[in-house]
Amino acid sequence: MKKIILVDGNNLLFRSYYATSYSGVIMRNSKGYPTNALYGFINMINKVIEEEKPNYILVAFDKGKTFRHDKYDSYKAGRKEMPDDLRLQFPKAKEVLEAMGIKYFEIDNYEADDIIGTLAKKVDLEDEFIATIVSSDKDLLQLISDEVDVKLLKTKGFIRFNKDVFKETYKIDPINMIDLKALMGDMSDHIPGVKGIGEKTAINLLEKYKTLDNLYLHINELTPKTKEKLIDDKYNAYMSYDLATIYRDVDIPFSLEDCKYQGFDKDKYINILEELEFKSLIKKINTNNSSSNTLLNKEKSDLNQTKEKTLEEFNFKEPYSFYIEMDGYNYNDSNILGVSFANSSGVCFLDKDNIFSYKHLFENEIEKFTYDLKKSYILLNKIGIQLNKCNYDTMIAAYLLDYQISDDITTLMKEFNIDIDSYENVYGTIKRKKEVNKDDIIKNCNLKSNFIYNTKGDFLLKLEEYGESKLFTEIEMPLAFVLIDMELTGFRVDKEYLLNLKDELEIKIKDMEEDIYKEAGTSFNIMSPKQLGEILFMKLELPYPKKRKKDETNFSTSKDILDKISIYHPIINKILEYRTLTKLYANYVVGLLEKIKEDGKIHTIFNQCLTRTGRLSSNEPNLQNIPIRSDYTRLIRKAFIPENNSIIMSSDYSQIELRIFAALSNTNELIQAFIDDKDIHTKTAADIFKVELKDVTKDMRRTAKAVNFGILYGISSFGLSEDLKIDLNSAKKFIDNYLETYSGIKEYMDKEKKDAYKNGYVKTIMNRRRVINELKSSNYMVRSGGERMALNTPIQGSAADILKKAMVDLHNEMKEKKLKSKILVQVHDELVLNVYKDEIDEVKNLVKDKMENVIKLSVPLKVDIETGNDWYEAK
DNA sequence: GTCTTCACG
DNA sequence: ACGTACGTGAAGACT
Repeated sequence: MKKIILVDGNNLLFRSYYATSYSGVIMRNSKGYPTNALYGFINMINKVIEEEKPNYILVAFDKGKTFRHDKYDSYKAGRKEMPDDLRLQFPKAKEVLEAMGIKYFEIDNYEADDIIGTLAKKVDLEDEFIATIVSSDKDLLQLISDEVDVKLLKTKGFIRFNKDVFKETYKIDPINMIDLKALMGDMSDHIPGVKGIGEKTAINLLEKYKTLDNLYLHINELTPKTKEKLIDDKYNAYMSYDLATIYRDVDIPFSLEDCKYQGFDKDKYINILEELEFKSLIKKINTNNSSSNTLLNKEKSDLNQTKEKTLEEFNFKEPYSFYIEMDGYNYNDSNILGVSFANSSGVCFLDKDNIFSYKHLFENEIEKFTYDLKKSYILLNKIGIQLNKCNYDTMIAAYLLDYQISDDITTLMKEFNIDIDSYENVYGTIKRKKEVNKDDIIKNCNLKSNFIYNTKGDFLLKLEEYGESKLFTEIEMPLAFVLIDMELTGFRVDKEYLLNLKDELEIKIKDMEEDIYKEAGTSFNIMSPKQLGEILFMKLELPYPKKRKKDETNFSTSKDILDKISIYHPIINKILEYRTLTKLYANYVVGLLEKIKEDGKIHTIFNQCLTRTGRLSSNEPNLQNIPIRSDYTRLIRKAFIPENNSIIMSSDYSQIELRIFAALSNTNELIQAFIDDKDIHTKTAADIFKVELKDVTKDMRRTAKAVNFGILYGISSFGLSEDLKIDLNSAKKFIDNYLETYSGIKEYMDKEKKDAYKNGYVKTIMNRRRVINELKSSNYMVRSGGERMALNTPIQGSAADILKKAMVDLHNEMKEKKLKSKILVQVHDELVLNVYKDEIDEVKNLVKDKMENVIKLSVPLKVDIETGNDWYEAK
């Protein structure tokens, strides 16, 4: 059996054109020739060849005005002229196909569909061939037969429709797709259909009456309303039928056999790709689908082999890298397995049993580099070794360069094609540890230290090239030491308080449970969304306040759903309260108790190299999400207490992201409001509602606040309407009003987006870079997400830069002044400190000064400082 | 291992 | 027609 692939070329080009021309930005080569449609087109053709491995393939195109134009004026009127930028890409697409060895065909007055229909008919009529049609147009589904199936392209992937799949989906035969379209229409194809009849009704009717003709024959059997619609729109129905019908007898001057796939003419193909400047596609051919990072100064072989030396042979007089292998995943409860050193003299390995006697190798004055400095420092600190003169961390460098990284250095090494097993593959998982022989540990570890040593120069060069050197050496590297200090210090916790709270909660939860069972009339697992959904919406028959999506098997029981139905049944509020209590119990009482170390403190781990925006994150436990928003749950903060003779001090930036936004967008009204120290949400409310400041109501302020936040996130009217629980139109009005009031903002946002598309990345005020590959996606949702990232990252990231620098400055100053007080926690715009009572005033002034004056912007930075006898009070 | 929910900025 | 705000981490249920 021979298989032929029939591709709808017009459809492919249209799709990729409209998928990638969002925001009016179109990808072009340096000569200005538009290339966006071609990029998707070529990718798609390659994918089809890869997936289908065809022996025969043909790409069909439209040519000229089709016979459909002549027949119906309204069709003509509906079809818009193709944009120039798209039309220009067609000739090149044909050139590409030639280079790919793929036959294509077009003929005057016919659409690609008709050519495909004709060839599909040929396939049906003879016995040698089967066919697969490739398109995203459902219209082609009418061609499905025993020998012909359709690969229907979707935004993500595709669905293969054969006879059975079609029948299951539409309940009708493929040929009646035409009748279906006649009734329901297809706006994207300017087919009107019958007004008031959609897919559901159309399918119901056709299930019974099969065809349009037959339906009209039995029109008197229908409900009066449907009958009326069908009669009113009879002309349109038949015109639609005609328009939707693919013509299957085009005069085609070649046979199926002539469509043999010839294969690539590589030189010709590469020439065209070069002209179009599709570098990634060229690379794909050259590297046979595996892309990898390249180093400027080092040969790949340097990274894949090591010169093993004894400790005596190794030259410890010149700078060296070291890598510490540990026996677990969290350095707070892991131990060192061994250390490897590397420099130009070779590599050597130091066993865990001998580390302490070689402590000078860490404490000497020679320059040292490593991967994950903080981890290394703390692991060594635990066994009484003080790491000294280590000022380069590969993990941080790679993080700033936006490489794919993780706690495990092998993630990064693999990007450089180094043949190494991941930590998990060598040592096993937390649950299932593997026995490892010592030689493997040594070999593995040596590769790692060797990698650190050999990539340092290139990474530093890259940082320089990207303008991130200062960020690296003056902020992130010093910050690592600040974080070390914070983690080692730890936050003192009142264990008794938590234990009491635990008992109290256990009783409350139990009571609440019984209450809920009584209301439900049965006992069940309240924590299970599945069971809860069934109880609420099936058993108790409460209204479900949301449309259910087709593929949703469960009801959502999220907070906002439950909030909406709380009026219908007393059980809802009890469930909400139950959730609050169990969350508090599991996450913040039991969870925290488990993390208290022998010193009575909690030592979180700050991840410095995780977020895409430059923020820190905190884990085991997460001290950045301790409750504060509700009166009851925030009581958990009373468990966080100062050292003896100390108080807790909390210092947070007021509206830092909005201030940064005002500065970056250069919006005078906002800047002035901050200079005048006005309440920014009230000011915004006055501006968008066009009232005096004094006349701003609470509700207006709330709305303005939501809009302000929306702006920071890359606003959408949907998001705002959800947040404010208002309809889409009002949300849209608020946004329009906002953008009209602050006139520069729209331009600022457009420019940010445009630059992001152009560069492929965005930057913060301290030159932190974030590559946004989502902008290249052909999926609308993914791409819009990318645009929001492009808008939000400079703001969130700049705020992160600012607080990070303030932390470094503050830490240095406190050290210099030999203060005993310590920074304990950072929560994105806030620092929490343990301050000794005799240092309160000094630290307060210092913190305020360092935080407010860390950088000069066109808006002032403002911090609010609170103190108290625990974290609860310090707010 | 993935999903859902909910805690924070 | 899509199906939505930005950035995180932890727990429990479910597969």
